Amino acid sequence: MSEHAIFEPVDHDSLVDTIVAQIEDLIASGILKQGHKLPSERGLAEKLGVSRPKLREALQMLEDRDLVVTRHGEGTFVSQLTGNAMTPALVALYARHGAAFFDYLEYRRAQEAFAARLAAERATKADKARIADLLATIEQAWKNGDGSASREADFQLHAAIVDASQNATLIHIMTSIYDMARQGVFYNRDYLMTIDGSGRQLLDQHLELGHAILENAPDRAEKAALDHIDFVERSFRAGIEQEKREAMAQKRKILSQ
Amino acid sequence: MSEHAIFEPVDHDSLVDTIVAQIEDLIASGILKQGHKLPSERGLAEKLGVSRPKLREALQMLEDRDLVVTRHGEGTFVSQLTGNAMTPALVALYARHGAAFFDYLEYRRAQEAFAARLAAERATKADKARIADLLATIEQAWKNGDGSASREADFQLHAAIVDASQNATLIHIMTSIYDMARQGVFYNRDYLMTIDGSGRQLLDQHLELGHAILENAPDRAEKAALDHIDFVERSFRAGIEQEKREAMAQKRKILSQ
DNA sequence: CAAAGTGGTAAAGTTTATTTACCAAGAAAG
DNA sequence: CTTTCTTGGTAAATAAACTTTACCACTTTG
Repeated sequence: MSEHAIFEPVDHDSLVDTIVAQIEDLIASGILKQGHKLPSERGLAEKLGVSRPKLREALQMLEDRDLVVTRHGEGTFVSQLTGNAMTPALVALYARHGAAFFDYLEYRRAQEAFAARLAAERATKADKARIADLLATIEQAWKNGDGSASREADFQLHAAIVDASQNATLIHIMTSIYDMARQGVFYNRDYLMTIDGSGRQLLDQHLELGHAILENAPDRAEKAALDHIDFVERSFRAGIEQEKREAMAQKRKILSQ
Repeated sequence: MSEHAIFEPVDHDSLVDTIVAQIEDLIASGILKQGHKLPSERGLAEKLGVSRPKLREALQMLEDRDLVVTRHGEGTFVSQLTGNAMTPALVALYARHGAAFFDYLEYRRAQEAFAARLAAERATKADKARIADLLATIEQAWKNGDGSASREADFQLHAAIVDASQNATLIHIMTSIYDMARQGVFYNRDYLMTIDGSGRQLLDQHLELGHAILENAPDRAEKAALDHIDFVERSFRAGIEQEKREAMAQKRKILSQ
């Protein structure tokens, strides 16, 4: 090896490059999430220990890379990061074909089990506090018979579990899927009531999943996640059968009048 | 987590820090070996793409850390890096006590097998070219009956194999041991001739070891290294026995005159 | 012994980064 | 709806970091 090959030009980053790298790391690792508002330029420059003009250069680069968006007089925000996990065409397909929905459940089943296992292994104290709070919220909402609050806490619990997995890719993809689920893209949550009118089973499943994670039990957490998704699948199959029966009965009623 | 904890002061290295890090990496990885003369300051500054004053600052830091030494009018050299693998007192002990020598062989046996295995897995094309050259040199030296050249190529082959292991710690430690072996610190190489007068077995062992590495055969390389060290051990035991017999015969001759 | 190559030192110039000041847009408060 | 405050946006002056240039002293080579 010639000596020239041993010594390469020094790769000395400019201050701007270093700032960009640091902020990108926060985004890539999922610590800075989409929509998050960054501190003001003056505040952030102070926190980073750099000058405001240089911070602005870095933010400009990040904006050019579609990672942040700045609005005059409002602030700087982390951009919409997750492309939708599925294209609109695929979402429409799901709406048209019930069988596709079960493919989605199969995928989610694997992902949720994976996330539950990782969460049980890796959850931080902050993660656990958040999960414990959400379990309490879910239980209270159930006692209050507040379906809306219960549903929202349900989504938040799953989001908290995925966050606790500490796996950025999983977090990004599942966040997109949860956002779509929240908007009712996949299914009507009322189906859950088909075989669990009181919602007690759903509550127990969430509590078991949460406690398994709080108690660092990966195998138990994985099983709880799988049981939960299997329950959701059974509920939906029953819901779809019930709707078919009701549709047939309605048609018969029309014909007999 | 408070936002202040999310954003930490930017860790922006100075140019000097970056130069120091790059040269330290070369030393730590074994690419720059002790005693190696670096390019002139003017040449190195050009290769690194930095100014000479800044390079000098970096070299001063490296000298403060005892990694390089500069001599006015002569150049800059990588410092003596490996403390001797053994203290002078231990070396003297080896010289006094033959049994300790076999401890050394036992240690070397394990290290050489490890190195041979890694080398068979990791050798670069340059490593292989170097090893192939040395095998040819060893064979030619044997054919020429040139014991001195054969001995030197022997050391170089073992050094090349350890380099090919790409393990910096192994390289550093074994380099120190080979340097001592070269200086006859451990044993008299003539012992090798006790059961291998023509040196043919030694040659075959070196060729087998080298070819195993060139052909990416880790198990074969490891076995060849072990066989080689075992042969060396047998030779030395035989050599010691022969010396004892000759010493006794000499004493008998004196007494019978 | 002289020339060339090396390390050693320092001043002037350039580039990068910081500090300071001010303008404009939008949100919040009254 | 107006005023105030907070934010982003722009720019000039200053300081720090780095480069360029020049020269001195020591060692090696021819």
